[in-house]
Parts: sequence; C-alpha cells; structure tokens
Amino acid sequence: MIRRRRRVTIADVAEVANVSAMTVSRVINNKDAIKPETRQRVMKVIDELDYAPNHIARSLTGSRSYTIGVIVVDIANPFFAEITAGIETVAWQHHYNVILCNTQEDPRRERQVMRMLEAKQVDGVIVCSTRLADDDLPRLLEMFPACLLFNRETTAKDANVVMLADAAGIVRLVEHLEAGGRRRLGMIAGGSRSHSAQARLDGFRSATNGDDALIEHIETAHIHTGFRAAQTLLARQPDLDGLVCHNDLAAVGAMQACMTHGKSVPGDIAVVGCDDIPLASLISPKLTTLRVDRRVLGELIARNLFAHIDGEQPTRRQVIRHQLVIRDSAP
Amino acid sequence: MIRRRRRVTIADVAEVANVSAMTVSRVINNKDAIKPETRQRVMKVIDELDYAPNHIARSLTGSRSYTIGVIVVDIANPFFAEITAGIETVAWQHHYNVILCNTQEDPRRERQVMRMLEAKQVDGVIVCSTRLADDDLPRLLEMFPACLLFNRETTAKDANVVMLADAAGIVRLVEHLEAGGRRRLGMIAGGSRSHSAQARLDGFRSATNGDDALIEHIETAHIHTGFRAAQTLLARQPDLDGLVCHNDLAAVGAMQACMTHGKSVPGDIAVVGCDDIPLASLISPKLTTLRVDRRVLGELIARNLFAHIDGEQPTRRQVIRHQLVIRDSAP
DNA sequence: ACTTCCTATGTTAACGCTAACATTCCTTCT
DNA sequence: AGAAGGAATGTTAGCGTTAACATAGGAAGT
Repeated sequence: MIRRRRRVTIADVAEVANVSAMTVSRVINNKDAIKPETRQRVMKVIDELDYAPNHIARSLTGSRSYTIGVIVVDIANPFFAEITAGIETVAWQHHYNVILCNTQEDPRRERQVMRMLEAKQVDGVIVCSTRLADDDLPRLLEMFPACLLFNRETTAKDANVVMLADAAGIVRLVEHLEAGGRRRLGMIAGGSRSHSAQARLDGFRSATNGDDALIEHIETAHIHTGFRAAQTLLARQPDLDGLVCHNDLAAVGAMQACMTHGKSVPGDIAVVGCDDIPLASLISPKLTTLRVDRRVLGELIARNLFAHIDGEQPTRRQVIRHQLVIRDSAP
Repeated sequence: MIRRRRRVTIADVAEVANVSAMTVSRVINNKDAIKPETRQRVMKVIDELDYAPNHIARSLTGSRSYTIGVIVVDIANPFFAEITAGIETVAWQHHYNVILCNTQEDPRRERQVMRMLEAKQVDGVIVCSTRLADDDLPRLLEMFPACLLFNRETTAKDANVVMLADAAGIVRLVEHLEAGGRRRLGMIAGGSRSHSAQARLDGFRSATNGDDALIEHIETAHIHTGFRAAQTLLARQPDLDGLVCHNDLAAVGAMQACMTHGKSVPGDIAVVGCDDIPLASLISPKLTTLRVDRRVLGELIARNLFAHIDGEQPTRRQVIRHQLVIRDSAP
C-alpha cells in the first residue's frame, strides 16, 4: 500500500562523487581526516542530489535512535500538555524527536506502550504519573538506556526522578491560612490512585492535626464534585473558616458551595486551590493557589533525561517546589 | 554513552528452537504455511526468551515504520492537545506510534521537522494549521507516503484535507443573533496569519453587509485584547446590539468591556464567542459559542490518514461543521 | 634509499529483519 | 512406480549505514 519514493542513498552520492561510501559517511559525520578538496566535492554532490541520511538505518547500526518516548496519562490535560511542550523543546535542541504515548490511565496500555517504545529502540523514556504497580515498574523501566519518572518514586536502577513538592506546597498553604488567622481548616482531598492526591493529603495532615472528620474525599476533582464535597463537609463542620482543596476546579466548586451555605469568601471562610489553572484568576473572588511553571518543568525534566543519555552525571532526584499565588479567596 | 542491553534476536530464537530464522519470522508474522507443531515450539521459545521484534530493523526492510508524525503549532494549546489525543487513540488502534512535533509557529522549524520525519521514515504526517507558504508546502508534503492537512488547503498531490467550517459557523451565529432581533452587529476579528481567523472574518462579512467600520482586529486573541478591542469598537459604534468575537477569550474580555460601558449582556448587547473553551460555561453570563468535539475531530483526522496509508480510497476533502451552543450571553 | 609513520581513502562485515528464490519431503494421481 | 504438485522449511541477499580493519601514498628521518 505504502509507496515510498526512492531515497537518495550514500551509495548514490559516493558513485557520483567518485569516492567510497565510507568517505561520504565520514564527510556527513565530520569524522576522521578528509582532504578539504574531497569534502567539498562530496558536499556539492550531497547538495545536488538532495541527499539526507536515513535515520532508520543509522539507528540500526549506531547506538542511538535520536528518539525518546514520553508517556503521559492524558495529553488533553493542560498540565501534561504544557509539560510535553517543554520536553519537546529541549528534545529538539538535542536533535531528538518525541514519540508521544497517551495511556488514558490504563496500566495495561502503559505496559504495552513501553514494550513498543523499547522495540522502537528509543534512547530514553519520560514517564509522567504512571499508574503501574511498584512490582511491575522496575523491570519495564530497566529496558531503556535512560529513563525519568515524573511524580513517582521507584526502586528501578538508573531511574531518575523529578517530584513536585506537593506536600510541602500544601503545608505552605496551610501556614498562609493560619497566618491569616484561620483556625479551623478542612480539606477536600483528591482521588486515591494519584500520587499527588496522596501527597497533598499527607501535607495537609502533617500541617494540621489531621482530624479525619475535617477531610472530605472526591474521586475525580471537578467543579461539581468539589461543590458536593464542600456541601457535605460544611454540613458536618459548620464552623470551618478555611478550606484547602485538592485542585483549583474543586476549589471553584467549593467556593460556590460556601456561598450557597451563606458563607462569604474570604470573609467567613478562606478557600485555596492548587495548580493555578487559567480559571483561577478569572473567577471572582480570584483564587489563591499553588503554581508551577509547567513548561519550565517539562524543560527541566527533559534536561535531566538528556544528561543521563549523554552520560553526564544526572541528578538522581530533583524536587520542584510550588510557588504560592496569593489572591482574593485567601488574602 | 548509551548502553543498550543486548536484545534477543530472531537468530537466538531460531537457534534454540532449532529452525531457520525465516521460520521464526514466518511464525511471528503469521505468514505462509507452518506446521502447527513447529509453530508451537517456536512460540514457546519466543516466550521463554522474551523475544520481541526489533522495529527499527523491520522498518529498514519492510515498507512500514508504524510511525506517523503529527505537527502542531502549539501542543500546549488545549485545542491541539485534544486533537492530538484523538489522533493518538486511533494511531494506537492501528498499532502505530505518534512522533509529536511542536513548531511554535515557526515555518523554518516546520520545514526542518518535516525533513527529520521523512528521514525517520514515517508512514504519514498530519499537519495542523501549518504556517508554511503555499509554494513550499507541496514539495515538503510529497516526501511522505501519506499526508493530511488540517485547516489548510494545498495543491500538493495526494494530500487529504480536513477543514473546520469556520465561515459557515460564524454565519450561523450571525443568523442566530438576527433571529434574536439584533440588528447592528460588530465583530472582533483575529490575527491575520491564522487561517481560521480569516475564515471567521469572511463568514462575518458575507453574513452581514461587511461594513469595515463594524470590525475591530486583534493580533492575538486574549481576554485583555478582546476587552480593549471592544472598548474601541463601542466608542466608535455606541449603538451596537450584537458582537461576534473571534474566540471565547476575546468574547469574555468583550463582555467585560460592554459592562464597563454601561451595556448589559445580553439585555443591551448580545455577545458570542467561538470554540467553547471550559471558561465559556463558567463565567456569568454563560457564553453562547460554537463547539467542535476536538477529540472526535482528532480521531476523524487520524482515520482519514490511515485510510490513505492502508490504500483505501480516502476522502480527499472533509469539512467539519461547528455545533451552535446557545447560552445566556445571546439566548 | 629504506624504514617509519602519518594522512587519506578503501574494503568488509555487521546491525536484525524479510523478500525472493531454492530445496526437501510428502501426498496424490495416472 | 514415476510424475506432479503442494506443504514446510531453508538459503541468499539486501535494506542503508557505520565500526573496524586494511591499504595506498607521501613526508620525514636516518
């Protein structure tokens, strides 16, 4: 079915330039000594024939495929889309391409994707928020010459890790609320499967006294789930004066619930979110939240991976702290 | 630098199973006749050695690389991120991977990216909203066995095209406004470089009488640029009772400008946007706008490309219509 | 002049796989 | 029994590139 147009090969160039294939290869790769005159002649032919090296063949002989894999749970999620943008930028700077794999939170698919990437001989993988079990992960990651895990710890050898300091971020939010005089804080916590939800919850527990009656869980964090959770929580704990939410969407819902409950934000109760999505600064009152520059985060992640690929001593474990964004909902 | 662990090859399997490499290849590919007994034996060895075919080598001999390229101007833009998610889903169904390339609106980079993808022997490319000039595009696209252009026409041979019916969508918005009794409509039009901005403007001009005094241009469509443009327009045309905006962000800004101007939405003036971003249904008044299911659009785009790759007669030109989403800002 | 030692280039084989052709060994038919 | 034909498997070569080794030719030293 696929009809590929015949490509110009090194052999073609060699014939026209009247040298051996190896000489052409050397010219292309700037390797060994080549007489300037020969180099020029070869270059001219390359130009005339519009020759470009076949990367597939190169990958077969050489040690590199100049391709990395990026595995995300959902590329349609702006969080991962922006990280991916950052990764792609750095990859391109290193003359690399990115094979993007969306797992849709399915660990089985994640496993298949990894095997496929290995079969395609990628030089490294970046795995964002994997849903794979601890006992599966190391074996899979160790297939790759280099790998980097975002927001997940692992025992795999040679795996670098970049973590968001979710717990620390929530601690800062709590401290900010307490500095503002808030004394009775509740939390709307996220789904149990996700690493960050667990970390944020841990942060809240360690910063407060961790009374479980002050915590309400939601499986997926959206405006309406945040709304309902806040309603439940406020019914149970009417005297709350601060509310920490797993993310901004939940916080938006929670604010609406507070107002429905006759509590003004931030007058009667302060509400904070996490992530600083665009909506956070567009609603009223504007939301106090945590921010990370996700594009820069992606660049940092990619740089860490390429350090590994290039054999430099990469940072085994890097922790990225959130920035506290103070707005009207918790001034 | 890169140390790849030695892979199990067909030769290894062949040796252990005591057959020729070709027989193993046949078993893997379900080709030709194989004695059931032999097949079983080979399968067992494949399983024991955990053999997986090397896709790079396959690509070199075979006609397919089982990889497509997706070129977008900005993957961090949710519009393209969701389309990409749809594309990836379908690609995976076809046992394909996606090389994602972000061009950041730079035509030079786009050209380089295409050459790279060709060198990596992708079986097809999807190009979203290219910024390349008409005289460059065909030559580049014709390098690929299959290609699909989103939101851009071209004279390239064998290029399929999927277009959004932007103009028709705006016409429908205008008709909706007029059906609601609005008589004097203005427009905030988008940047000149983008195809869709041009199409939306054309739609507006053809549906109204196209008085240029009623149109205000912004280079990049954001809330604040929409706000400013609406202010300028309202100062010039105080009696407007309907405002069509290039996209939702601009519309949000425009609504704010209307209110600043003492005009209520939708009482005094109706405002409509385009794209149906999440914010559209979250602000007050909720925004009337045009919607396209972007994930489904991505799936459709990918299916079109794979039809081409698989040699079926693909649809040369497909036009996708928006759906009118009527909300409070223009009921 | 002869060895030595670079510099510039060539030759061969291999990467892992499969297309294309070749061979072997049955079965079936006359 | 011998021919014919199909099923099962093997052999060879090639995809485009580069690593590794081989060779030619010239400059320099003795």
